[in-house]
Amino acid sequence: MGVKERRAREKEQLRQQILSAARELFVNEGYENVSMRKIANKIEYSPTTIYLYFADKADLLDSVCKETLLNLLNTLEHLKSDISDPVETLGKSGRAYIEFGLNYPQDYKLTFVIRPQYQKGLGLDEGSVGEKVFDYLREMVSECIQQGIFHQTDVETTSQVMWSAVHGVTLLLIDFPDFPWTEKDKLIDTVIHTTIKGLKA
Amino acid sequence: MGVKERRAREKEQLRQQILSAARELFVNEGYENVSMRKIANKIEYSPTTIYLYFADKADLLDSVCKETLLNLLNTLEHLKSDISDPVETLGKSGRAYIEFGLNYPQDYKLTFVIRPQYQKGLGLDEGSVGEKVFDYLREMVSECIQQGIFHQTDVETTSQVMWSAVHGVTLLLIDFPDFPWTEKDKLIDTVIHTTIKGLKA
DNA sequence: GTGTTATACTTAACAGTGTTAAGTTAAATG
DNA sequence: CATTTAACTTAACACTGTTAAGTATAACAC
Repeated sequence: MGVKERRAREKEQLRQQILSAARELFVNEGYENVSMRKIANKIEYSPTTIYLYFADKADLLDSVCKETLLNLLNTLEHLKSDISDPVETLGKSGRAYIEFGLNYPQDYKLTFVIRPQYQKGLGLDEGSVGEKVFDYLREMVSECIQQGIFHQTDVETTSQVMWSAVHGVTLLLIDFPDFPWTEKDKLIDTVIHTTIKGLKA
Repeated sequence: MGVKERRAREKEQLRQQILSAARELFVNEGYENVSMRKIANKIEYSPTTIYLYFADKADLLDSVCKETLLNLLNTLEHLKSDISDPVETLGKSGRAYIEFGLNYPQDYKLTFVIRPQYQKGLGLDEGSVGEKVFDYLREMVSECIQQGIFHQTDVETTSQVMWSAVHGVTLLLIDFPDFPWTEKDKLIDTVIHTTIKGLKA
């Protein structure tokens, strides 16, 4: 009875093929400039085949973004090691978040800007990968509060402030590359340190 | 010789008509979901007429965004009155900026997110309205630094940090309306106060 | 091994898109 | 009144996302 399993494996393989073709095109040419036909051409299948694996173009985007969030989460999890200095860890996490966005600017925009436009149901639902990323942030912040380093006792608000700061600078740097920014690393560091300092007791 | 002037006036009138029809549709239905034909229908002209007034759809978006930036600038200029307490003014300006974004979320996104995607030449060029908005921010910050309230002496970096914070929270609130945000006003205030506190000497 | 069913995929089509080239109408000029 | 010029429209091109119907092939039951 290995037939069904082999078939399922083959199906999954093609699904992944579609997904990675889509990601590559989305990233290189922009979501709006990628047609289902282009994706189909790339994988050498007819356009309609894609619809056997994904509901529509937005669903394809959705799946690509889910992967991106998993990558982001993975990147962040690697930093969680030392709880001794939670502020340092929070700062490093913030930097890692921003750098993730700058290393994969198109993926970041797809996930945090383009997708919300097409998927009103956001994708930060309970149990989602997006929620896990924010949970990670909550944990970091919670540690800082528990150790009495932060003056605010509200984990939620504090986390959201932190997210605002890193999200803001990431998007600005991506969207306005020609703006006369301060030296990039300096700006990033200042954003993080300013926010953390502002949160301290 | 008033003929030419009347003609010019009529042309300008139609240009404005197209522009406001475009804005209304962009805002209500989203840039991607608005076709040139829809705009044309609304103003009861043929689709190609639009091309006599605007180079293409992106140019139309560009013009709409310029108006938005003018509105934003105007909103901010009204707060510049009292220089006695520059930190207070900066805080109020930050709040006004965020509230502008939340009051006209679609306009804000068009200007600061959608447009950069289509117009690689950004629109914060020298002499542009966008630059004037940032100049306003620079002035506020500069005042705070000159009075020795802020510890950083770098106006640029400090302004950019401020911009990151307000831009970040604005976009997050717009893009993820279903996220379990802290009470909105509290979040906004905390973002502003945290950033300002972090910048203080 | 043959007939049947289910699976995977494709072809053709619909209604729509941004944009251009060519054509038309009406107004202003000489 | 004739001619030029400006404003606008019609028709078309090559493309879009998506659906319905059709086709081949592989797996199954007997």
